[in-house]
This record gives sequence, C-alpha cells and structure tokens, in this order.
Amino acid sequence: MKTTRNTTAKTAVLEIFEKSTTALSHTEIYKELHDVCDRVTIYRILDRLINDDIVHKISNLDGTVKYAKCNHSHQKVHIHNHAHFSCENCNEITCLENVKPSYIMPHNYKVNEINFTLSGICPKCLNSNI
Amino acid sequence: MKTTRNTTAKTAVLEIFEKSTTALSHTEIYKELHDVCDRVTIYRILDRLINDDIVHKISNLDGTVKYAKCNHSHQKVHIHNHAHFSCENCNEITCLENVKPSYIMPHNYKVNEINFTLSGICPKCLNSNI
DNA sequence: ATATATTTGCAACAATATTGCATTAATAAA
DNA sequence: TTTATTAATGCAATATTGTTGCAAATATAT
Repeated sequence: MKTTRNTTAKTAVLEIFEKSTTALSHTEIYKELHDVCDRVTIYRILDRLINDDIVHKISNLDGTVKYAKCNHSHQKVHIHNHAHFSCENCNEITCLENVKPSYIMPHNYKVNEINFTLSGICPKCLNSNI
Repeated sequence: MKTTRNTTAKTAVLEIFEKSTTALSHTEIYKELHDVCDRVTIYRILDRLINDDIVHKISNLDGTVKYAKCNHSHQKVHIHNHAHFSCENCNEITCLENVKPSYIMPHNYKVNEINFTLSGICPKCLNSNI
C-alpha cells in the first residue's frame, strides 16, 4: 500500500478544515492558501484526503462541489450517511451529523453510499432576516 | 406571465427525455442534438424547462449535473422530494419515484427542497455481473 | 399578413477540473 | 547523518462546463 505523505500544503489544508464549521469549496480553500501552494496541488490533496477517508465530497443542488472533514469519532468503518444543509441565502453547507434519513428501497439495488442534502434557510440567516 | 414557446429544439429535447429511462447530462443531450441546435441553446432550454417545472435538476455525488423529466401525474403542486439512484458501474441516474426519506430536522432550519441520492449498483448491472 | 417578443447562433469569456513532465521534498534505508 | 527512492509539487497547457451580449431568426397573437 502506498503511503501518503505529510506535506506542508496538506497540513495547511487540514488546518483550514479544522477551523471551519462549514464545508469548503476548492476555491475557498485556495483563497487561503494561494501563497502556500498551487491550485492544482489543492485538487490533488483533496483527492488524497478523500481516498484516505479524511475528507468527504458534497455536491450541492446547484452543482457546486464542496469538501468537509469527516468526524468519524473512532469507528473502524464509517459511511457518510449523514445529511448536509445548504443555505440558499449565505450558500454555506453544514453537516447535520445527527440527521439520518430512513427509507425503503426497492429490491435489487445495492446501496453503497447515500447523499442527503437539504436546502433552505439556515438558523443564522433565519435570525438575521427578522 | 411570459409565455414559453414550442420550438423545434425544445421539442427535440423533450423527445429525448421521453425516450430515456435515466437522467441525462447536458453533454449527453447535446450529443444527440448537435446538428439540431447549439450547445448554449440546450442550456437555455433546460433552464426554461426547469422553470416550467417540466424537468428537474439532479446533482450526482461526483458533482456531475443531470436532468430528468418530472412525472408528476396530475398534481397541482409537486415537490421533487423523491430519491435518485446513481449507479457506480454504468453511471446512469434513475429516479426512484416511490422512495421518500423520512427524517427529523433540528429546529430553526427552514427546509425548502431536498436532494436524496443513493449510489451503488443498479439492478441491471447487478444481474449482468453474475 | 404583420407586429412583437421569445428564442437562437455565434463568439467571447469565466470558472472549474485534469494531465504531462521536470523538479522538489518527504520518508525509508544505509 | 547521509543517501536513495518515490510521492508530491509547480507550471504550462488543455479540457470541460457553464454564462453573457447582441444581432438575426422564428413562434405566436392580433
């Protein structure tokens, strides 16, 4: 198995995820790191982090792609089966760790992963709009 | 209210949706219509169809965007709150009209729309892989 | 048949993502 | 600590996806 190295850029990306309470787009990450590394490097770091199961990818209703750090406490196996909320006002995406949809599937489908994204207005915007 | 016209290109797009059992990307639609109309026209037709509530937009786990015809039988109001299935093998997206997730949201969120996409292996691929 | 407002094509542009390749740097081994 | 190995990076080029402005074409109402 190939090892994945701890580089300056990778550490910087992880720090940004640590600080952030919302999911981040490639562009948002690059804005903070434009003097640390190249645009392309960030794409490659994100790919690696996804592969290593440290970060997961979220695609918004409008087609924009964001990334968030997984916080699988200490489970061996984990599935990103929690929901995401996408605010139509501030465009922030937050993980709703505790929202887990229940559903009944037709037979003959093998489900590996689910993506449950809700959109609307987040509490922050709901309050400030009064 | 502005009227939306029935043009050759729009009719052609609708025919493609009619024929297809899966959701289609802009690229897939354009492949069939490259001698009927321009790339841009298809984007604009899709925009109109979404506005007219004839087509809905689905964004896949990998960030790709697809479109599918709504089959809201005869309801006055309808919400696209059904699930979609994205096959990891053939990459087709199908609407699971009858799969409707139930979930409990934290307070203070105003939910306007939901997107529930499951990925894995579809029945067709499951059978052919035996 | 004519008026008018929508739709289209084209060209240009913007944003996002990918690839090849030489160089740099992190890690393992000596 | 030094050296060897291979992952990671930077840069340039390219691909893909989506958007905009404007003149010309076309669908619809009158």
